[in-house]
Amino acid sequence: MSSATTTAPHPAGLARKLADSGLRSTPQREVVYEVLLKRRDHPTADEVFTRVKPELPSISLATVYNCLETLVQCDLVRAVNFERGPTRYCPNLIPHAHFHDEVTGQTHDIDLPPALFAKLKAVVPAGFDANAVEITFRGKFIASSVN
Amino acid sequence: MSSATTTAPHPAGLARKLADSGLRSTPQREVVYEVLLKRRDHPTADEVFTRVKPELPSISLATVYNCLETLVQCDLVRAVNFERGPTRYCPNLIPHAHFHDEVTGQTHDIDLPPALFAKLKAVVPAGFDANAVEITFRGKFIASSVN
DNA sequence: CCCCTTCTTTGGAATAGTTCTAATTATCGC
DNA sequence: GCGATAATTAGAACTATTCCAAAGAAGGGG
Repeated sequence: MSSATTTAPHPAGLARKLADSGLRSTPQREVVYEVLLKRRDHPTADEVFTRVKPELPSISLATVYNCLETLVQCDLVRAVNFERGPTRYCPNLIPHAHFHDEVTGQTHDIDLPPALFAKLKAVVPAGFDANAVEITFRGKFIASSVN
Repeated sequence: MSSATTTAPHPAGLARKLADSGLRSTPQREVVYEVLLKRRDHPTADEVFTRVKPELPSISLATVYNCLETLVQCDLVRAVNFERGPTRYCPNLIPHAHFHDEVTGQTHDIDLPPALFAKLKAVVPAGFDANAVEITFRGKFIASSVN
C-alpha cells in the first residue's frame, strides 16, 4: 500500500506512524488504537481501559493514558474535552465539530464544510495567530422518526 | 484589551438578578461579581479568591466557588473551559468566541458576527437540538507592544 | 546469541481542581 | 426578637490525571 496524503485510520498505519516519530509499536499501543477505531463513541481513558482489558488483562490504567497520549502526539487520535469532564478520544482526523448531548452525556461528530472553518479563522483579529479551532455544540439529540 | 465590549453589567444589577431567582444579595456575592467586572482577564476560581480576599479576609475558597456557580446560574457570568484546565470566569454575556494563548495561558474574547453563529447552528443536522455553541481558538498572540 | 542501552510498562503515590458535608452564622418575615 | 430558611465556612472527600521509581521488553553490535 503506497502512502496516502491523508492517513487512513487503520491499525496497519500505526506502526509506520509510530516509527516516523521514533517510537516502537507495542501490543498495548496497537490494542488501544484498535479499540478506538472499533467503537467510535468518544470513550474516556477509563472506558478504553475496560475495553482493552479483556485483550490484555495485565495492562494498567497508566499505560492506557500513556498510549492515548502517544497516539495524540502522533496525530492519529484527537483528544476532546467538554466542560471539565474526563477527556474523550476520537480517531476521526478530519476537521469536525462535536455535539455534546446534555441528557445522555454522549458526544457526536458533526461534519462542517471546510468553508466555514475558513470563515471562522478569518474573523480572528490581527495579532492573533490561531493554529486550531474547536467547535462544540451543546443540546439534546432528539430521536428522529427516520432511521 | 480585546474587543467584545458589552452592556456593562453593573454591580447594582446583581441584587435584582439574584432576587429574580429567589436568592439573596450577600457581601461575598457582590465582591466576587465586582472583581470579575473590574479585571476581565478570565480569572480562575483561585485567582478570584486572592482578589476578593483583601476586601473580605474571612472568605473561603468554597464560598468563591459557590458564588461563581450562583452567578453562572443567574446568567451574569459565563464559565469558560479550555482543555481540562481550571474553569475561568467571564462577565461578558454577549455571544463571543475565546482565544487561548498557548504561550502565556491567557484567554481573550473574540467578537464574532452574529451571522456566523447563525451559519454554525445551521450546519447542525436534523435531530440535534443545539442550544449553545462554544468556539475556542488556540494559538499565539503575536506581540503588539500595546497592552 | 549475549550484552548494553534505550524504550516501555507497571502499580502506587501524588497532585490539581472541585465538590461535599456538617456545623456555624446571617438574614428575612412576622 | 424569634423561628425558619439561606449562606458561609473549614476541612474532608473525590475524580481525573500525572509522576515516580522499578521491573520488563526489544533491538543492535560484537
